[in-house]
Order: sequence, then structure tokens, then C-alpha cells
Amino acid sequence: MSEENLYTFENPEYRHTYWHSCSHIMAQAVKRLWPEVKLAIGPAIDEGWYYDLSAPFAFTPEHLEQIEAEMRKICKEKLKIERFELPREEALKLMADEPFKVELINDLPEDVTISFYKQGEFTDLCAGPHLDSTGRVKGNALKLTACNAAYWRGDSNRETLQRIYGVAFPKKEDLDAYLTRIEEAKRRDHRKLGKELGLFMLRDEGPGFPFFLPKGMVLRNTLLEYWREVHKKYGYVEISTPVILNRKLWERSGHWDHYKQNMYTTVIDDEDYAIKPMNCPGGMLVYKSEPHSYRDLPLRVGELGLVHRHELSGALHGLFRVRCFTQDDAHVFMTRDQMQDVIQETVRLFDEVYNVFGLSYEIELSTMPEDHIGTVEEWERNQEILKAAITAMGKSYTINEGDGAFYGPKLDFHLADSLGRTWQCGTIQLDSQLPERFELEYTGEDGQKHRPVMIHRVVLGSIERFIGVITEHFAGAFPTWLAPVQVRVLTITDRTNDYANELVSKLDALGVRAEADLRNEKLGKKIVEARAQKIPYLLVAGDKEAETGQVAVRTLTGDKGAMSFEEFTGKLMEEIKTRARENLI
RNA sequence: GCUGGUGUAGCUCAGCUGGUAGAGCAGCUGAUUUGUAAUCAGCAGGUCGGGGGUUCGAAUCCGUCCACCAGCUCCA
Repeated sequence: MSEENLYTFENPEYRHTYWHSCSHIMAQAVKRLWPEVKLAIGPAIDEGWYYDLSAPFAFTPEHLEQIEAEMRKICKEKLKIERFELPREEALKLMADEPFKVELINDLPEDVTISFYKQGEFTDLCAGPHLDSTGRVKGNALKLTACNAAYWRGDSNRETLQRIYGVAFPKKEDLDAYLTRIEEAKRRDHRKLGKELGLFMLRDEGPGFPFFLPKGMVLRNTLLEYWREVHKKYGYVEISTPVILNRKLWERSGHWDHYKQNMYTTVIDDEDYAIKPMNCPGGMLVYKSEPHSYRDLPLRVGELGLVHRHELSGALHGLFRVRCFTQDDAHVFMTRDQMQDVIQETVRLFDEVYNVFGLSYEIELSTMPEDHIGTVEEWERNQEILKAAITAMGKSYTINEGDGAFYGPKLDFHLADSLGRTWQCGTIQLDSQLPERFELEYTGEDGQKHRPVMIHRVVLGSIERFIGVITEHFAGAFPTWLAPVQVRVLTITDRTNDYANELVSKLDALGVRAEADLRNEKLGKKIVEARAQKIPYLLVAGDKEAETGQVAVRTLTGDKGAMSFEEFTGKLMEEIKTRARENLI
């Protein structure tokens, strides 16, 4: 990067520094307005910054406006931002009135340099770096966007702080563009679209347990049809295991000890049962139901399994975070030699599926958690295999330390929603523990019994979450192959009702999801309503078309003119068959 | 679960400092037969999230429970 570009917003490091200085300006403004407020931490984040504060009152939107105004003043004051360092004792003395800073200083390692940044009357414990002056920040292009709760040091047992979020840009136009983008993202919210499009609903009677409505069910079934098709191609077979299974099974799998806080349990005939939170133990029983040869491996067994997990009420979020969901699960049983190949084959399957939707992803490798089964050596060995497999495919990953499943390390595939929040959909979990616990075996070439290893994997993750993600991704305008209604025929007068019905029957015979709008309404109104439903193709069937056997085609992008019905269906069928994301007409 | 906010007709929302509920859309009925982003009229629809409390009187005030929203924590 050239010298002059170092100080532009294009440079992520400069952007980060800019926002970090903004967080100090915000803290300074808060201290000026309410000196009694205590400061915790205030880092820059992906988009802007936040500062965690402890105040004797709750910040309101009016407070935020006051803070913003004070921040603008501080920017105008062009205060010089200066760094200085202090020995530990003096640092503690300087921050004596800030209990959170004291805790931070005390937790700093012995040998570390303790640095501060000072601007005017305000000084903050900080490693930096920072801008050289508060005058560098453009006062009219900053905004405090939200105030929410956060735990001190992310620990739910400690103080709840108030976190004020802000964002700033070098120009007012950039801020406006950012705010517009946020608004647009809210319009795509799958909870709003799900209601408008009649896909699903949530009721007080079952918090976190979604109801799928007829249109949502068409979408879901179409998605699963595709899922089955692609899995068949990759050599999977499909099974289904019970939702309720005996406690003994969950003890053996380790779930009763390691996952109980998330499990719904019940008692049947004086025996404990659990409603499955995962499909694997049932899958183990299926594997064990017959002897296996090395010739059968890798054995790929899929299950669209309905699982229930008791999630905290505050964690629920539309279809993204629910308490019962269907995992597009599969277990692949294999020899140790096959591990890398199987992982790579699975990643290829993921690529193929995500590509159909035009979704990009980021991979995260989650390593051994504190609460785990199996030896450290086994964990490390499996982690290395995962790393090697994706590195060999030329893919990169980040590491999420200590976030693996209790039975093994995993690769998580995160897809982004319209607000840029990422949701874990796909996951590949390497497991040599369950085969041990369930004493799985196969007969090797040598005629001896051997223990297989396995992966647990989901591509879509949860069907529910995935439907939420693609609803936002496509803003409700699903590709034609997925659209609950693919074609709607619109009449202008009731003279063409028969023609419209005939078109629908023909489309129906072709397997196209079509319906007619024969209501005594104006064409304009029928179009408005069909557009609101994001129906990909509208066919206007008036007197002219009925006479010539044509249809006047309209897509979500506009009027495409008249064409013969055969020409229309030819292109339509091609679009559906190829699962095209763009209209072919 | 935690902090803050919200909860009025199927949907989107109005209802000022307490005096007993309103609009648009959707629905139903009738008229209208209409050519690419909303035809007109009428009708019907709510124990104002639930149980309490204060008050002569509560959608409006207080408390509690539930759900939702933002975030934290946790996770597919």
C-alpha cells in the first residue's frame, strides 16, 4: 500500500484506529456529561466501535443524542491525543476512581508496558494506536446507533454493563449510505418476510417452535428434494431414527452428562427418556444393527432428523435460533486412512450446495473445549487432520479455540445474513469417541475386527435456519425453482377465465406451481399483490392473448412482452431444471 | 437466563397529562368487466398480551407473569 493510502478508510488498520479514537471521544463526552459513569472497555469492531459503561441510570436515545452533540464539540476542539506510559503502581493510582480499569491493570502480565492516551482533560488506559488529534474525526459523520446490555468481561455471572455502539465515517454521505444499508437489511428480515409471504409463524403457545405454513412447506419440501438428489449423487443412504429414546442411550453417548442442560426429558412407564437433541446416538444403533466390512466404508448415512434443544429464551430469534429444528444430518463411518478423503469429499459437497444458492462462507476450526471426552492426543491428531484436509483444498480458516463439540473438533461453515451477521450452517465434526463408546466395528481385510471413526456433518445446518438465511439472501424473491408459487396467471376480464384456467392446467401438468387470479379486480392491483408475494412469473391472459394463444410475461424486473405459451414454458422449464438464480426470460 | 425496550382488529399503526377504542390494508356484501405498481360504496371485526392492584372510573398509573425486539451469554 502506498504512503498516501495509509490514512484512508480503505485501509482497515486506519479505519480501526479512527473508530478506536471515536470510542475515546465518546467516553470523554460521557464523562463530561456524567462524571459518575464508570468506564469498562471501548474497542473498535468490524463496523464502528462500542464502549461498555456502568451508569446509575439507563441510557435513553435522548442521552445518546446529548453524547453525540458533546462528541462533535470535542472533535471541533481539536484536542491533541498523546500517549504516555506509567509503572504499574502509578497507573493504579491514576485510575483509582475507575474500578474496571483497576481490574484490567491488575490482570496485565508483569512484563507488559502500561500505556495511556490523553486528550484534553480525559485520559484512558489503552494500548492504542490512536489518531493524533480529536480534530481528525468528522463530527457530522458519526452516529451512536444503539445502547444495549453486555456482561463485564463477557461473563454472565458478573456485572451487567451498558454498551453504547457507534459508527463514524470520513464523510457525511458515507454515514448516510451506511444507515440506508441498515434500513434495507431490516426490510429483508426473514421474520417480516416470513409473515408477509406466509412461510411460517411463531406463537406464544410454543416459543421457539416454528409452525410451517403451506407456502413455507412447499419451499421446504423443494429444498429437501434437492438435498436428497445431491446426497444420492454423493453416495449417501437415508435413515430415520426416533425422537424419544431411553436415558441409557444418552448416558452411553455422553449427552446425559455433557448436554443435559439443553435436553428436554420425560418419563415413560417410570423410565427416563430424552427427546433427542442430536441424531447421532440413534445413528450408532443403526450402524450396530448389522455387521460391517471394510468394503462398506466409507458408509454415508443421512438423516433429516428433528431435534429439540432447550435454548435460553433470550437467545431465540425467528428461524435463526429455535428450540426444535430439522438437521440435515449425516454420519460417515470410515477407516482412519479414509479420514482426509472423506472430509474433502464433504467439503466438495458443501461447495456444490452453497453454490446453487450463491452463498459464500467462512470456515472456522473449533478446537477442544474444557468439557470433553477423549484424550488430548486424540483431539490434537484429529484437529491436524481437519487442518490438513482444508489446507490441501486451498481454503483458509480461522480458529475458534475451545469451541469444539464435546466429542470432537469441528469445521464450521458460517453464512452471512443480510445484516452481515454470520450464522453457522454447515459443520463437519470429526469423532473417534462415539465409535469407542458404542463399540462400533468393521471387519478388515485381515479378517480382524477394527474400530471405525466417523464424522457428523450437516450442510444446510438446520432446515429452519437455512430457510431464514436464504429468505434474507434473496429478500424473499426466491429463484424460480424454489418459489412457493412459480407462475400466476392474471386475467383482465372474466371473458378469459377459461383461457387462464387452461394455462394453469397445462403448467400444472408440467409440474409447475401455478395459480390463476380470476378476481374481478384491475390488472394493476393484481400486479401489485403478486409482486408483494414475490412471484417470479406473471402471465397476463387477456382477450388478445386468448385469441393468439400467447401470454404477456412479467417478471419482478418488469414487462417482458408477449410470447407464445410454448416459448414461455420452454425457457421456464430450463430455468427450473437448472436451478438458475436468474430469470431466463 | 441477564439489561433495556415493546405488546391496541388477521396485518401495519393512531389513541395528549386516567373518563370507558379509531384508521388504512386484508375479509364479507353490492356495484363496476377494467391491459401492466392499489375502482367505488356498505358491512363486519378488539373483554387494548395474561392475572392482580390503585381509582368513582384504567388501553392509559403501579406491581407481577408471558411473549416479542435489541444486545450480552449460549448455539445448528
